[in-house]
Amino acid sequence: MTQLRERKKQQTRQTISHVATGLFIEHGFERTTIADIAEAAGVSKMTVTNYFPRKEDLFFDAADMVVRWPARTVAEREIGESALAAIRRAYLAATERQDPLLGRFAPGFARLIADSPALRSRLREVYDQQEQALAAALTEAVGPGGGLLEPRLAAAQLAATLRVLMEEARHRTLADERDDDAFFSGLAALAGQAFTLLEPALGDYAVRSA
Amino acid sequence: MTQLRERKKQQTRQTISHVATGLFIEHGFERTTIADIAEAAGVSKMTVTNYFPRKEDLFFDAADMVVRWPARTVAEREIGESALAAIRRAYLAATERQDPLLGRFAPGFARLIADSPALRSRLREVYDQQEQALAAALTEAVGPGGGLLEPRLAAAQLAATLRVLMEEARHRTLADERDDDAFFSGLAALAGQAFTLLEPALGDYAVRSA
DNA sequence: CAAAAATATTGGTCGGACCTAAAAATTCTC
DNA sequence: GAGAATTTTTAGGTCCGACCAATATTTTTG
Repeated sequence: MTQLRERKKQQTRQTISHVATGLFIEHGFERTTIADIAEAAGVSKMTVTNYFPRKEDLFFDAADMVVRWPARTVAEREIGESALAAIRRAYLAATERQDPLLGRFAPGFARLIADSPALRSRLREVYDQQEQALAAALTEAVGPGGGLLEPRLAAAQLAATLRVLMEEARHRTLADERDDDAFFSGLAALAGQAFTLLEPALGDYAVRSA
Repeated sequence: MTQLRERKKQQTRQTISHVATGLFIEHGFERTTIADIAEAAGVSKMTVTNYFPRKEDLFFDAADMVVRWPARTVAEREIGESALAAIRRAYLAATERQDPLLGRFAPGFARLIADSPALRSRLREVYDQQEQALAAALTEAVGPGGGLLEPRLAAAQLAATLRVLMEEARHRTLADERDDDAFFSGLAALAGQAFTLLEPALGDYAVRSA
């Protein structure tokens, strides 16, 4: 089985990530060293670095998902649906299933981010990659016809709205909003208003043709 | 004279910044160490760090201006003028006077940014601070009446547009667009389109009352 | 000019990122 | 299943940016 090796790798990766998260929550991000993590996980420092090239990656392990979902949503939008409508629909669906992707971290996580410049910087990078991926998807969606700047402007506005919503979600989580149902329905209401603001500019942008 | 010391400080600051810029252009950002800069400027490493806490500050010495101008523009908008209109007017005025603030760096600078992850990260931070300052100005402008999220959404959209325009300016500079007149008039045309996109959503947001 | 205040320097520590060579573990091949 | 090939992990080290404490120097003020 060529999968035994793969399973072990995932296992050690998981162990390292888990141990690191525990240490971060316990002592803070900056005050936890890679050496600490390596020792606690029972591996060498270099192994930690091999799995997680930058220290911040130990924290934002699910960043890829956040980066990709808006672009994927646009790429898979239904016939007759605009990019904005697809993203709005996907966002509201995520609130229905109470997806942590929207920024509903554990309070401990939210606090770590708020307290660490390095983590906030990494988060900005994630948002940026999300926007770039979205711009690429929109460029693909509208074809070579439209102006070159339009997809980037549209991506920037969509991503900016998503980012504000995510920051608000983190902020509310920090402010100790405990009831998940209330949290997510509140978020859905905000998102409705936010996306409606974009409607006049983007309501019929990148509508998928039959 | 309490100003002689001040002048000397500005002098050494200027010297360090100038020397650093030369070394960056010559060898690249990451390949230039703070020790190199200190030695070339004839000061100690710690002196460099005192004037420029982070290495990236040696490069983005005028970041404050970029961070503040949109917020200041909104705060000083004319009676009957919306935030969007004020920013559009200020942007077009900047193209008239061919202000480097809009992203018209020397080609060497633009290349350094493109090649350095650390500089791009710092640039993201600048954009973020620009947006936060703008959000604060808008919150101030609309008073306690409006929803809490609206100013942040408006700031995010305005800042996103400015950022795309600035990236485009950097990109065109890199692509060796030499004629300043053509460059800035092209930028003005793009900006016109970009701001017009925001018109339906923000055209009457934060209009200054008499 | 002497005392006080602000600034610069020296000489360190620390930690994250990176590298190389070698050892260990796993998979592939016969 | 043994040995070869490949991949993963380790050990030990360098480099550099960020930071700190104590000292020295310069500037300002009385």
